[in-house]
Parts: sequence; structure tokens; C-alpha cells
Amino acid sequence: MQPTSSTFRQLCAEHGLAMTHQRQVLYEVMQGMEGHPSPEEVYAKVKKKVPAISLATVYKNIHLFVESGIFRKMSVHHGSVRVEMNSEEHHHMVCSKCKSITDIGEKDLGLSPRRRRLADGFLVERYAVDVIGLCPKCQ
Amino acid sequence: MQPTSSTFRQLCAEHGLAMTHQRQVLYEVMQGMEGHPSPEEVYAKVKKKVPAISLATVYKNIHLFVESGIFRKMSVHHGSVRVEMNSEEHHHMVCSKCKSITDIGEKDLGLSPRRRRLADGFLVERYAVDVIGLCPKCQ
DNA sequence: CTATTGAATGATAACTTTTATCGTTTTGCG
DNA sequence: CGCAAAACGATAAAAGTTATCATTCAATAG
Repeated sequence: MQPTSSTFRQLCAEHGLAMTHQRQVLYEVMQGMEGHPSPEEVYAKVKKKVPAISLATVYKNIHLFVESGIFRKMSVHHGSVRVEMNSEEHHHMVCSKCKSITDIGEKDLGLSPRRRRLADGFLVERYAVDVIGLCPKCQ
Repeated sequence: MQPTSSTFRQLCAEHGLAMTHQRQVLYEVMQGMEGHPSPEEVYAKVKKKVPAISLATVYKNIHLFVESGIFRKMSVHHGSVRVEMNSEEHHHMVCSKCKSITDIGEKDLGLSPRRRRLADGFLVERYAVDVIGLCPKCQ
């Protein structure tokens, strides 16, 4: 089996990206991380292998990876704090194209389970569901 | 029935907040808004009624309202972009106390319905569920 | 009703996160 | 190899949020 270099080169080709050293190290470092790292956390790790890398490069490539579908962003929401004005029990429909957010009532969503305690002992207060998809306008 | 002033005075008293003019107008303006406004949007509206109000006051009071449970924040997530490293289908358990985020597998959550199209024509791509509650450590 | 005191406000500096700019370097391809 | 397009690094700038602090205001006691 060829080394990762070959695989990653192919991945880049598939997504129309140039294969650069920084990009490859970034990708490998990210693959080796767990949880939900921030760009700064990724930057810190990558810098150990490529000390001269710029934070801007990390940001730019994370964006490219996300746009290409190589990685996924954790939350689709706004970059600023938002306050919920709908006091009814409801969830959100987020359009993956225009990013619009529409409320959907608890009942209209039709999610059933509502367990009060989950497998590892987590005690449930409430569920917040984002339905990601295409709004009528963007379809 | 007494004007809103009285009601809001009572609300403040219940939460240990002083009743100020700015605070009252802010509250009323927010009550009249829909959707998921940002602090800047709230600020713009409030400024029409209290031109001298400071953006800092808006931020501080939105925080107080949220802490008091008068309003709710839309998303519980980080203030920075996070990338998802778990490529399995999963959701998140968010601790409302320590803010830690733990993954939970699609199956362990036990969500059933998975409709492909919702009431108003929204086309579903996927569901992203945040279970909000208390992690084992914080209980 | 007034005095007192702690809380709230406004102005603004500072901080954090992210994006834009731009000159230099590197990659892909002929 | 040589050229054009893309990517990089350094850094300035923008956006969003928080902190600081002098001044003003609200709650309470007298």
C-alpha cells in the first residue's frame, strides 16, 4: 500500500485542490484529532510539524476541507450570539444553501424518544434539534 | 390592568435585577421581535427608543436575561468554529453546567422518525441533535 | 422626601476570532 | 524547464464580545 501522500494527493485531485506540504500535514493532523477542535487547536498541533505555517493557511484550508466535504463543521449556526424569541417548544430547520433558519414546532417535527437518562448516565433536560436540508426556495 | 411597567418591575424583582428604563425598553423591544436576533439587531431597535443607550448595556442585559431564564440563547455552542472529527453518524450531549460536549451514536440516542420532507416543504438532508442536560460529573 | 450606597449605564479600550490583502513561493502542466 | 495559477506567510483589518472606569441612577432606610 502506498503511503498517505499518494492517497492525499488523490483526494486533492478529486476536489480540485493543489497538493501542498502544509495541506497534507494539516489533513493528517486533523485526522489524528478527536472531538471538536477549534482552528487554534489545530494550528497549535500543525505548527509542531511545520513551524513556519501561518494561522491564515490553517483557516483557509479548514474552510476548503469543509466546503469540499472532507470534514464537517460542528454547528451550522451564526457566528454571533442569537436569542430565541419563540417561547413555544420548537426546533430549527436550517437551509444548507441559504443558511436561513426557520422554527418548527415540536409536534410538527414528530420526534418521539425523549429518554430522561442516556446510556452513560447523562441526564437529559431537553432536546434541541436542527434539521439540516433545503428550504422550499432553495430546492 | 396595570401597564407593562408594573409587570416588568415585578419580573426584575423576582430575578434580583434593578428596574431601569433601558432594561425595560430592551425587554419590550425583544418581546416584540421574532426569529433569532443578534445583539446588534436588538441594539439597532432599542436605539430608536433610547438613542443614548450603549451597545455594552445591550450585551450585558441580554446576558442577564439569559442567565435569569427570561430569554434563551439559541445555540449552546462554542464561540469559535469547531470541526467534527467523528465521521460516524452521531449527535451531541451538551452539559448545561460545564459546557462539555460528548458525542453520542445515532443508535444510542434512539431517534426514530426521520421524515424526508417536513410540513412546509422543507427537504431534509440530516438531523443534528443536541441533547442538553447534565453530564455524569456535574449531576 | 431625602440621603446613602450599591448597582447600572455609557464611552471606549481591549481582546478574541476570523477574514482580507499582498508580495513571495510553490505547484501543476505543457 | 518555464509559465500561469494557486497557495503561502505575514500582517492589517474587520467583526463580535468583554472589560474598565468614571458618572448616573435606583432601592432602601431613616
